Amino acid sequence: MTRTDSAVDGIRVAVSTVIFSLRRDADGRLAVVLPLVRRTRDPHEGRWALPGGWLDSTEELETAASRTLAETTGLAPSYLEQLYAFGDIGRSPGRVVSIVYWALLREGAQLPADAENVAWFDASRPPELAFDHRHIVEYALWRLRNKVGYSRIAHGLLPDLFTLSDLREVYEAILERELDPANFRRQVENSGTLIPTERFRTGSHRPARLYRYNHDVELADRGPLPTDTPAPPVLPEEVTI
Amino acid sequence: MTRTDSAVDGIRVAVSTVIFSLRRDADGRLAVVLPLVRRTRDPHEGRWALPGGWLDSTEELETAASRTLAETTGLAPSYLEQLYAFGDIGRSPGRVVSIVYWALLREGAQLPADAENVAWFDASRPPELAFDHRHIVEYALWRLRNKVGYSRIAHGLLPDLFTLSDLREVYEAILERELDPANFRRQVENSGTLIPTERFRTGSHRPARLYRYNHDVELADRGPLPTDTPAPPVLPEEVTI
DNA sequence: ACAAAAGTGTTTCGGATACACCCATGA
DNA sequence: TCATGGGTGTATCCGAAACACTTTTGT
Repeated sequence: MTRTDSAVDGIRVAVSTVIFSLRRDADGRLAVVLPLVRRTRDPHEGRWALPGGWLDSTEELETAASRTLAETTGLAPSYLEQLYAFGDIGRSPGRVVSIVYWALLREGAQLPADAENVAWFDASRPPELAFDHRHIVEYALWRLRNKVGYSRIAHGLLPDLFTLSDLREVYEAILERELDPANFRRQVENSGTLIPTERFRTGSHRPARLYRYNHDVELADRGPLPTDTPAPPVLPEEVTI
Repeated sequence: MTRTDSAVDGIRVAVSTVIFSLRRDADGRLAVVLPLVRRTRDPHEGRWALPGGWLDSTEELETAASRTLAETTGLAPSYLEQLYAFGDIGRSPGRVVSIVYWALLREGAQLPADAENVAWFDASRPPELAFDHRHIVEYALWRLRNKVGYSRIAHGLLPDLFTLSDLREVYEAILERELDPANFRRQVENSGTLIPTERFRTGSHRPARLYRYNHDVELADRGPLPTDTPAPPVLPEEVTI
């Protein structure tokens, strides 16, 4: 409480993001995947790591997370939420506090053609990672699995129009277990989060009705969102989806 | 991604803690209270604020939270968990990222006799606070209320031995609504988190059995806990209660 | 016609709730 | 003995789960 400036101690603030999306594997099964970047310098040169960078003092935390995400994937997330602040001594040379975010990308997001040193990995079985990033990925995945149970977050992984089977597949991929189609249908229909359209997806067996996400319903609590002014309490802003 | 050190930008890292405890008011009702400190310097001189201070580069985040807590209340928390990292531009002069923790103190905790500029306040109706601390307190209270619904966190507010009525009162104080004593009893008895003792609390009407918390059961998930070594994944440590 | 996914109906089960009722003590 | 909180029993409700069944398409 006696110091007035921690900068003299050389504490550095970084921002990283765990980005989840979905990919269909050779067997046709959906799986949760995340993009990782290969480090091109020490420490941990050559290892895969979460996309991230240093926080700019003129940049909001969430903006920094979006920026690093855009720099590596070229895409905008459909959902972005702060995960945790990791600041253990020894997690990195020097003292680095990483404000980590987690994000969702809609299914089928592509890396830019010129993306180098970036690749998708199975979120459940990542390769050996730099720093404490494996720990971070595990926690982010836990949060995703947890949150899918009490929020509509799964919609953040789907395109605008989707069938109930699409949505169920997302849940199954995240939870890694099968769900009863009949009961799943009733649950989401009763939740009021879906708007049925008059369009159908054809091509195999009986056509399935296409649904659209009801934006009147919050996708999920994203935590305490930024205040515009320091003093007064502020209600949550709208989710950018 | 081009800079290598944010310290040159003067980003400062602070740690603050929202500490909850219980106090019985004049009507004999339990209420959630939190200690605040009066600021003795600018900015916001004279206003009440959360206890906190600058992070030392040789100090773990959680240690810093415990330290500031001890410095103001002289007591050790029964529960401590990271809440959120607040880093909005404009929340404070200069750029300050505050890693905020929240903590529980056992009922009846006393401030040291020499504590100055520290006082307890009703958590639901705090006074005008410095910085964005009102926003932070509201979020911490939301988290407490939320977590009490799916964890055994309420025990962190009680002493070693307590009656079921004591525990129910804690829930009622946090949730601000009355609970059915009969159903409450069954729920906690079936949860396996309580160990009945052969001691009873006497003094009014029928004596009530005293219970003890079963430490084999996790009090609550505290998030991704510190890793001892940077590389390998580490399972959650034991909660210090 | 048949396979397979889309979609509906129905039964069962378990936990949460409401509330009636008995028990043990202090005053 | 009576008021009061401690503690038990039980009926009811509601949503989740299990699963039989009908519908609609492609092949």
